[in-house]
Amino acid sequence: MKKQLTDRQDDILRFIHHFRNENGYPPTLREIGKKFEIASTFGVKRHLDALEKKGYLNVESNASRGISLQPFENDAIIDTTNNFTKIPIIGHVAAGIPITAIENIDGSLVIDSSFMKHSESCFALRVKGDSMINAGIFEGDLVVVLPKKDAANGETIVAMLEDEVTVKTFEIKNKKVRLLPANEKYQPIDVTGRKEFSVVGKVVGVVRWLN
Amino acid sequence: MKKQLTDRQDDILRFIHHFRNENGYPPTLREIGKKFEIASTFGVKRHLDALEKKGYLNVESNASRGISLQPFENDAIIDTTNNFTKIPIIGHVAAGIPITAIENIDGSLVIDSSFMKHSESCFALRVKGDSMINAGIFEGDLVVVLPKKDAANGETIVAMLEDEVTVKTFEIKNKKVRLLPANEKYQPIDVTGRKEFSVVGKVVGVVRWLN
DNA sequence: ATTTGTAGTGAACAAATGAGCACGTAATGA
DNA sequence: TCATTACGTGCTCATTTGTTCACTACAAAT
Repeated sequence: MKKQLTDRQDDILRFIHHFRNENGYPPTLREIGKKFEIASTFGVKRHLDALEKKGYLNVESNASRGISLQPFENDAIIDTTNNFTKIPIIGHVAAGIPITAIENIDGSLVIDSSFMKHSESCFALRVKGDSMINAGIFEGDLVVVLPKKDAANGETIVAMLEDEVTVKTFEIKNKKVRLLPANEKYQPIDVTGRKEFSVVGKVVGVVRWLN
Repeated sequence: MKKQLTDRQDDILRFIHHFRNENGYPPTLREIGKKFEIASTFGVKRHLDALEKKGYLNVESNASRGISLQPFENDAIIDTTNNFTKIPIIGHVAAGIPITAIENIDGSLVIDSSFMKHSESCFALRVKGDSMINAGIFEGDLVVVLPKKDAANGETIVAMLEDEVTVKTFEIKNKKVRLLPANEKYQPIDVTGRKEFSVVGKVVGVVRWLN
């Protein structure tokens, strides 16, 4: 676990990330200073020293713009130069706790930005069980989820049901709501009006890795 | 289409990409010169001017290390800072033409480097047909392929068969080689000793995107 | 025959840049 | 109370770095 940053240090670290993503190269001490109205390069330098000490970046001595950043752990990152988006993988999901709460995050997944038409708020979940194999979703796959509170008929969704999350096909017919597995071994689940049921989001992607 | 580079310019462009990925910041003129044994910074500068003119990078005047790179179109990129790998998506595959020939490339796919234990030589193919739906590989999915010339029993592979590429399960039993579809609608294909058959590689990943 | 583009040397220069010192303020916790 | 940490100024200095000039050389295209 990395050490806690002060507000000021956090601001500066974010600025450096942003600057590098925008320009392709890191800022100088004076460019940082200008942004934060720190007149002396020495003041900036000590912020960098602190950030380096706490493990967020490395500074190459005597090299101009010699800042190399350590990767973020939890944040969504969108890189327009290389066209990727980094989304969090949610480890355990529990009712009541916001799904993207930092404690839940189990890693990150980098995917192509061209997939992410749906802004940047997606997250990923690792699938347990085999109830969706006929939809090509296997145990261990990562499903990419676009958060939504409702769903349309036939959509593949992630639902919260009695403190558990499941992936199912959403069916609404004659005002009855059912969750359909895609595996003959399982039965549809009628959730019409059940309080312990809610829609978490819609499955927009599947990523599987073998071995 | 970007303009053609000379060998020298291409070498230098690749070095800058590599340097930036390794260090997090671009090289100086003298660092480039040292690598290529160009004694004068002016010699290096004119290479950068040429690369800028041809649209491969931008140079910020009077800014040290002020090189910002245009994204590659076709090459594999590995970024250690943000932990991603960019692999080419192969459009059409034809016998005789090297599979990663530039003409074949149809885009690129960014994926998480943690998936890429298999060095960096992978590429992706878009799946046509439904012969592997029981293996969770659907039409339109992208399969990530690790190039190999042989396969083990039971592996999901990409094979070249009579000028067509297909995804199948590889079976070798009693010295007979068959390609097994994962769909009841199709029959196994016996390819024992057939000349028009070759293994392209092993499927190591599947990426599906909905909508 | 001349232009254009590529590729390089060597030197000189100004600007950009990081390092360092002495000094000051404020908040926090032991 | 004292030590520590965070945060800042103003300044100097040495180094790094990009810019520019004059000159050479070769190949391809016009």
